[in-house]
Amino acid sequence: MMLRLSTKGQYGVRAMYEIAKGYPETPVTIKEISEKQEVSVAYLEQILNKLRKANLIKSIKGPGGGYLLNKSPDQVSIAAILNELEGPVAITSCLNPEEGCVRVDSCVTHLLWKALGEKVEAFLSTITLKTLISGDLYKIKEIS
Amino acid sequence: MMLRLSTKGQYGVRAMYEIAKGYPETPVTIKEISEKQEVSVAYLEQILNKLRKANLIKSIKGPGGGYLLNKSPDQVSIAAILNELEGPVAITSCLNPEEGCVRVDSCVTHLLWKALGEKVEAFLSTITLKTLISGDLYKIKEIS
DNA sequence: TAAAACCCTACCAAATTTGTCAAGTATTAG
DNA sequence: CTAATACTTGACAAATTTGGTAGGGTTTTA
Repeated sequence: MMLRLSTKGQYGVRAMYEIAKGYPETPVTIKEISEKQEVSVAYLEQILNKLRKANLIKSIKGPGGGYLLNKSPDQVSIAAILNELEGPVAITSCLNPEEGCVRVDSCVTHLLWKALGEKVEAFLSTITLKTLISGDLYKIKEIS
Repeated sequence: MMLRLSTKGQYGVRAMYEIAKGYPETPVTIKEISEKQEVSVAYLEQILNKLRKANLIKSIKGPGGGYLLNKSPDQVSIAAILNELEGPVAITSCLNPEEGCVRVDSCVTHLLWKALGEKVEAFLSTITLKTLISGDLYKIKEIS
């Protein structure tokens, strides 16, 4: 199966969707997210931890606490979420900024994978949590 | 790293590029591909076997033999090659035709991943082996 | 007839994914 | 002030996928 997204990325977006629904004031607990999205609490903890460190969400401890979005839903793109959870889009490992490519010049396909990655990134940048909440996904074909 | 392509897919495209350069008459041996693209003969055998069974290439045995493209380079898209080696583009496993989705209706992100997959597929369908051979990759931004 | 070249099936090691588990720390309602 | 709520952290492990290797074929033709 070509170009799969890991569950971490998938669950992360769905978790952010639940948190976004509480914006701007109602904290959403991990337990609620777990029940609505059918993902284990322990696994969600790992995911939300990363997103919190990236300042996409903040957490409130104690009774009545939970997670809150740091920005409004229309300012949080899917690309931003996935970037934190899975790193940058990089179709091949030689396009990973951390690794680099040893045969850029001789590689006939380098430009191709680069272009594909950029296309994906651009697309995911146009979709935000607000798009998901408002149910405007069916408009996607027009958007792009 | 988000949305990585496996080496099978990457090597497959590069192998097809070498074979395409021999079109229409000059068979290209595995050994030649192996040397030019720096991929082991044994691994290439697996990859080319799949592509042959998919009728993208044909093989000629015996001395002087090798692999030949079945269609002209401008009729072989990157999408077609990757489809054989990696299966269909399916960002999530529930979009894999073989598995299916149990929560399509309730899943807020289903449409999103579907749209992304379609975008990728459409893009890769516009690029062919001829695009690679002719060095027109720098034109990609205009194409799409 | 032997060398060239493809064909096929197992098998395996390493990396990644997909989580679980256990033991914290911080906050606040009452 | 204390108990319940809720987040925080790090270690670890099973399962899957990736990225191959090995070794034996078979077919063709110079």
